[in-house]
Amino acid sequence: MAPMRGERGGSPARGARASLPLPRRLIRQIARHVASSGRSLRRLEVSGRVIDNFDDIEDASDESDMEQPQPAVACGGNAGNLPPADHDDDLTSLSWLQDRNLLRGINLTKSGVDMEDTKMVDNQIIVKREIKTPPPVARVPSPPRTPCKAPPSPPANTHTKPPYSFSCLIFMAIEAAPARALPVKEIYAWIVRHFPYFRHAPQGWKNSVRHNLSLNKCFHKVAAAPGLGKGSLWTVDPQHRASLLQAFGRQPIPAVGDVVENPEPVQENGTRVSLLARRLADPEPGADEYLAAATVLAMKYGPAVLDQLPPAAHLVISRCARDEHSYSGGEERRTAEALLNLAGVRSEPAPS
DNA sequence: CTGTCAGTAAACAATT
DNA sequence: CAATTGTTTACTGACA
Repeated sequence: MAPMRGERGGSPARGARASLPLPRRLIRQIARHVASSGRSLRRLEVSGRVIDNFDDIEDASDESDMEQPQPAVACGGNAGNLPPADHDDDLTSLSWLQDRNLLRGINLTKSGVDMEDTKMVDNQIIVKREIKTPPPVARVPSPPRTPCKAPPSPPANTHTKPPYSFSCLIFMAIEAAPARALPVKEIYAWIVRHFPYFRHAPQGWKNSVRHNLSLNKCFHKVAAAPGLGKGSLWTVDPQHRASLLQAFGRQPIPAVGDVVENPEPVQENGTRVSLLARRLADPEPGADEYLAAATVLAMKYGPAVLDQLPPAAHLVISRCARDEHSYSGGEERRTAEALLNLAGVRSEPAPS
C-alpha cells in the first residue's frame, strides 16, 4: 500500500516499568476515564499484577512516569492521554463515534455470549494484549504535520483539523458506505459530515482527496453505476484493506480476501457508524474485532494511545472489588469490548 | 544530508 | 461553456 504515515514523530515511551508494564500515568488516566463515564475503577490487573489501591495512584506524583510530551499526537487533540469524557471537542469532532453507540454495530456474538447480554459482565472488563507476532510493520498513523505548528493544548474547537491523513479519511468514508464504494462527491460529503473542519476549510482539500484517490494504491476506481452521473465509484482495494486497518490499530492481522457480503441496508443517523464499525470488523472476526476497537480507540484518543498499552498488558477493570470472575473464550471480543469501553463507547445505550 | 511520505497547489484532459 | 472528475507534476515540510 502506499504507506500511511508511519512512525513519524517517534513512538511515545512505552510502559517499560519492570514491575508495572503500564505507565502509572496511563493507569491513572484509565481510572479517571472510567470514573468519568459513570463507573468506578476498583481493581486493575496488569499482566497478572493486581492494583487495587487507586487512591495511591491517583495521588502519586507524576515524576517517575512523566513522559515526554507526545508530539505525534499533539495537534490531533490530546491523543495519548485518555481524556475525560467531555473532551470530545479536542478530538476532531469524532464524538459521533461515541455518541452513537458504535459497539452495537460490531457483531460480537460469534463466540458464544451475546454482546447485548454481556455488556460489562458483572462490571468487569478485561483487556489483554499479547505479543503474537512482533508488530513492527505498519504503525498507527501520526497526525498531519502541518497543523502541528499550532499549539495543541488550548481548547481546540470542533473545527480543528482532524489528525488523520486523507487516506484514512477516505478509507473511513468508503468503509462506512453500505456498498463500500463511493463517488468522490459522497466522499467529500462524508468527510464534511464527520469532520466539520472541512466545512470551512480552503477548497484545496478536495483536490487533495482526489489526488489521494488517484495516487494511493489503496483505492481503486470501479465502473460507475448507471445514473450516477459524472465520475466513478471508489473502493478500497481488498489487498490493502488490512494495511489500512493496521495503520490504525498497529496490530498485525491476517491478510484476508475481501468478501463483500450482504451490504447493510441504509438506515439513518447512527447506523452509519454501526456500519463503519461493522465494516471495520468485517469480514474477519476475532483479530479484526480487536482492530476495530483499537481503531476506535485510536480515532478517539489519537493513535499514540495504543503505544501506551504495552504488549502483554493484561488489564482487569472492575467496578466491584469483590467480583472475581473468570472468562472463557472470546478473548478478542472482550478485548474489543474493553477497548471500546475505554474509548467511552458503551456496550449498550445508556438507559434513559 | 538524504530519502520517504503526506499535504498542497496547479495544470490539464475528459466527461457531463 | 462551466463545473466536476481524474491524472499528473512539482514543491514544501516533517521526520527517520
